[in-house]
Order: sequence, then structure tokens, then C-alpha cells
Amino acid sequence: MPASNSGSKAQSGAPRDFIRTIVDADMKAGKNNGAVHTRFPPEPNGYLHIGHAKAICINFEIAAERSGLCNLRFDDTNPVKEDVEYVDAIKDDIAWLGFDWGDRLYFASDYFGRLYELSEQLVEQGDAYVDSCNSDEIRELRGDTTVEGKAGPYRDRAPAESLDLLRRMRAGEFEDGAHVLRAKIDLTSPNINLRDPIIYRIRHVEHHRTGNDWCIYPMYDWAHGLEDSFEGITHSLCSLEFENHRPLYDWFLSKLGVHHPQQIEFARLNLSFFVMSKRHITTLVEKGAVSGWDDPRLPTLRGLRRRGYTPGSIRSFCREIGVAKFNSTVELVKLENELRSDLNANAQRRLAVLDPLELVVTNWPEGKVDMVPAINNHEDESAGTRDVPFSGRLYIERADFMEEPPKKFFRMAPGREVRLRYGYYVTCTGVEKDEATGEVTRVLCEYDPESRGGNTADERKVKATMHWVSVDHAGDAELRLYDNLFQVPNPMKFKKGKTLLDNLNPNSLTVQHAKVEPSLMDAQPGFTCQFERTGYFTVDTVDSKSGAPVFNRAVSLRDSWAKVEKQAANQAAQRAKKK
RNA sequence: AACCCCAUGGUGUAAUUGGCAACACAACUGGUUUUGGUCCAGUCAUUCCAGGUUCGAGUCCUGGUGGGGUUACCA
Repeated sequence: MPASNSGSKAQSGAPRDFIRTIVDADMKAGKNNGAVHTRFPPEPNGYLHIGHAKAICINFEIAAERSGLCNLRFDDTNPVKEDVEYVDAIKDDIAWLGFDWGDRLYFASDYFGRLYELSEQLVEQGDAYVDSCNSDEIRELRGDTTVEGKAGPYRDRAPAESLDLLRRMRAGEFEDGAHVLRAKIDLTSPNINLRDPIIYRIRHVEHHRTGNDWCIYPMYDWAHGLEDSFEGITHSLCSLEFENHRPLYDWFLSKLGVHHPQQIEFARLNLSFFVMSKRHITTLVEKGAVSGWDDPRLPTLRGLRRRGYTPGSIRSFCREIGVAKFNSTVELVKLENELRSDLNANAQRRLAVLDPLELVVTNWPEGKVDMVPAINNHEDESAGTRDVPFSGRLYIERADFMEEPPKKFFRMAPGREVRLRYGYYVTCTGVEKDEATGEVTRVLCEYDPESRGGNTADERKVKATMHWVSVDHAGDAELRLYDNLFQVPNPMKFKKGKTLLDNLNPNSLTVQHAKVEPSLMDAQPGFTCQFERTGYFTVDTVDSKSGAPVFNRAVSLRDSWAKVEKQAANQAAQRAKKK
């Protein structure tokens, strides 16, 4: 199970939404014997992203909350687009999220035989016929939203003749495209899906699971409802774009007189600063804008996982955003908030200096090393402490020292006393500079031997507590600081002649070399911790090596000092403008 | 263009089904703090518009406006 305190705050009762309301009403009315059974039905043609996570959470959680079941079913009806590689990746991602489909792993391809038999029944009933028009002719005859469809020459083909042709299609007597099986519904329907939709098409293609057993493959509309029916699904939850397919879903099931689940549609997830569609993510991968499908800047589950997102944070995010039929865009900060909330409670703290500046403690005894205890997690006492070496030469953050500090700057400055976290109070006594550039190369200070651990007997206050790492004990680590992949909230909005790529953020990845406390040098891939005062980092699962760790920044800490700085900068700019 | 769906703070969702618009995030104030983190307190909408029904409308009706989906031998 994922380490998580997910749901710790959304405590105002169980989630409520229109789907849960329908399901509960059905159960109360005794429909389906009062049971609920859902399914998550991906096509194995790509990797899952956080939008899929929303659907996964909805299906698995609605069932679990009501002691029901949720199946995992691969909708592998189109062999030209699918592959086992994706089957394995999808299973892995769902399990990582923490959901268990038990022994209920199904494939549409396992139903090919039953699906075919029912199609013969439909033909015998006179509800389907074999059409021998080619795809252009079919499209032409079907019309469009302004033009009514017209019957083609084969629509009134006798059932016996259609049945014979269907059997020969199945037997492989025809080339791709020679015939199709179509439902006989209504060519004049304003809903195009009802204008004699295709049920089977001929495709002499090897299927990743059934090999060459079949040369006709069922279309989504034919397969999906029946799969739901076979599995005893009670509520078939899908996204809004299938709304217009529901009449067809219902038509097939009622014509066949089989178990009839209820299809309910909900809005897909949109997240600001991200693109969710497979097509666009593919573009990013192919154009080299990202390193692959598991790039930590991508909203793919593999990317988020590598970035340092926890399963619990994704699940609580999905719970928080709710379910509705309105096409909305959730702010990225909402997701980040869930991650911070999870990690704040569960991640251990470590000391790491991202942009090192040397600090010399001039009154520190030569050669002395003091192992000071550092608290692993203030939010979780059971996480205990660890000892960190403190010595006379330290690294501090360059941004934590200013020779001429502005008003609200609390950190180190000449003459000022600050606390080095878990260490000692130190007072800045001077600086050393590069004579040519004027850049500060070292900061000098004196420590108070009575302040070990960060407290003094006289309880005098300091305004800042800073993190540090001992120079002689520090390890070198590569840090990958991620920012939004796109620089605009809606990357799909671009001017004529421009593309998605023009909205990329050129600074979405910054690589830095940091000084880290010794314990971090053998951190295991996937280990996630907070670098105190900077952010949450996770050891990269691809490029990190023992002794040469690589850390990905999952998310930074909230930084109210940055806001103060920004405000000050804005005010200064405005003042300059006035002059 | 036709058909279908949708519309509640800056964002995402609630509202016991016609009865005081709630929660989370964001933003802003202030307090606490050995992380400028966390935590705590406070501020921030009369529900797209116009009519109607009603003692009473976010909720029901009519008409607008705006947004999304569909028009594949993909799912």
C-alpha cells in the first residue's frame, strides 16, 4: 500500500457526486440485487496518465465504498494499435496506484467467440446485414448532420444471405474492406451513431493475444456493451464523448435481451500547464521535448511516479476534484498541494545545499567534528533522529547571505546572529571576496559553544534558522529542478502558424550540483525526502547510482519569502516607472 | 450547420431534491514556529442573462447567451 495520509482533510463525509447518487439510488431500489460492479476498460495502445487515474479512482472507489467489485478489462478490439507492452505497463501503473482487481482481469479478445455468435443472432433477427459497399460509399450514403443518410443497395439483403457472407468473412474468404457487418437501425437518425453502425470489419492482422485466429474484429460499440454485460457490470462509467453512443449501447443490449448495465458519462480531467491527450504527448516525445514517456515533466503516471508523486497524493487529488459533467480545468497547484500534504506528513527531512557558499566558523576547534542529532520528521515522532556531522567549515545556501540586507531579510548578514539548524548559533563576522569580481567567496562567523542543538540558556531569539552541510563530509549530488513543461496554463491555445511546441517552457529543467549530507549518498532509487527549506526530492529511478545520486525535485516547498521578494521587486519597478 | 450535453467565488466541486449557498485549493490579513515549511484564526460569490410559476428558486418552466462533444471499417 502507498504511504499516505490521503483524505486526512476532506473529512466532511463520503464523497458525493451525481454518479454516486445514481448508484446509491439504484442499490436502494434493489436494482442488480442491490450490488454495484464497475470496470476500468483501457485500450492497450499507450501509457496511462493522470486523466486515466481519475477514471480508475472513480471506478474502483465507487465499487469499494459499497462493497462492490471493479474489473480491469483491456479493450483490445483493434489489433493494429495495440501491444502487450502496454498491457503490462497499464497493469503496473494501476497496481502502483494501489488498486487491486483480484482475479478479475479480462480481455475483449477473450470474448471474440461469444461476440461473434451474438452477431449471427443479430443477423438472424434481421437487425444486422452485411454491406458490400466500400468505406467511401458507406460514408457518402451515411450523410452527415445536415444530410440524411440513404439506404445502400445491400441494406435489404436477406438475413440468410448476410449470414452466409458473415460466415465467409469470418472464414477469411475476403480481402480487407470487401464487406462489413452493420446494424440495421435508422439511416435518418440525427445521431450519426445510429445510422447503421458497423459491427465487424475485416482486418487480416495478427492480434497480440489471439494471433491469427481472427480476421474480423468487432467495433467498439458492438464489443463494449456486451463485455460489460458478460461481466455483470451494473454501472458502466465512461467519459463524456461517449454520450452520443449511449443510445447505441442500449439498442444492442435490448435487441439481444441480455443483462443491461447503465452507461453514465462524466467529464474528463484537464489540468492547467499540461496536455493530456496521447496524440500531443506523443508529439512531445517524438520531437524530443521530453526524454520519453516517463519524463518527470509529463502527466503520465510513469512520469509523475519518477518525478516523486506518491500514489496517495494522486488518489486524494482525484477525490478532491470530484466528478461532474462540466468540462473544467483544474489548477495544477491543487495537485501540488496534495503532494505537499502527503509528503509533509510522511517524508523524512534531510539537509542539502543547492547553491553552496562556504561559511567558516573561525572559533571552531581545529579538526573537531560534532555529530549533532537531527529530527527526521517533526510531523512524525516515530521517524526518529539521525546524526549529522557539524564542523568548522560548512556550506550554506548562497541566497541565505546578503552583505547589505533589505528590510525584511532575516537571514545571515554582517553582525547578525542566526541559527544553523540542529547545530549552533553563529554570528557573522566578515566576508572574503574575489577582488576582481567583488563576488563573496566565503563568509566568516563565530559560534556560541553554549548553543549546541540550537538553543541557548538565555533563550535569546534569532530570526532565521538555516540549513547547512559540512564541507569535509558533504557528498556531491546531481539535482534536476523541474518547472512546468509549458509556460502558459493552456498549452493548446496558440496563435495561427504556431504549435504546441511554441508554448514550451525553455526552463522546464534545470540541472544543479548540490552538496548533500552524507546519509544521502547511498539513498535508494525512489527514496523521497524533504530537503529542509527547499523542497521534496526523490532519487531518480533511471539515472541515479550509488555514490553518484541524482535527485528529481517533485515539488518545491511553499515559499512566502519569494513572494515578499517579488512584491518588493514590483514596487521598485513601479517606483522606477513613476520617475 | 444539425443533434446531444453542460453553466454555482480566481479554480474545482457541494447544497438533505423548492427552504439561511457549504468544502477544498488559490489569494490577502494576522498569530504560532529550531524549515520564511507546518499549524491556527480571519477576509474573499445573492448561483451566465431575461422572463415565468411559487409564501419562497442555485434547484421547476420558457426564451436567450456562452462552452463542450459528435459527424472513423479508432476507442
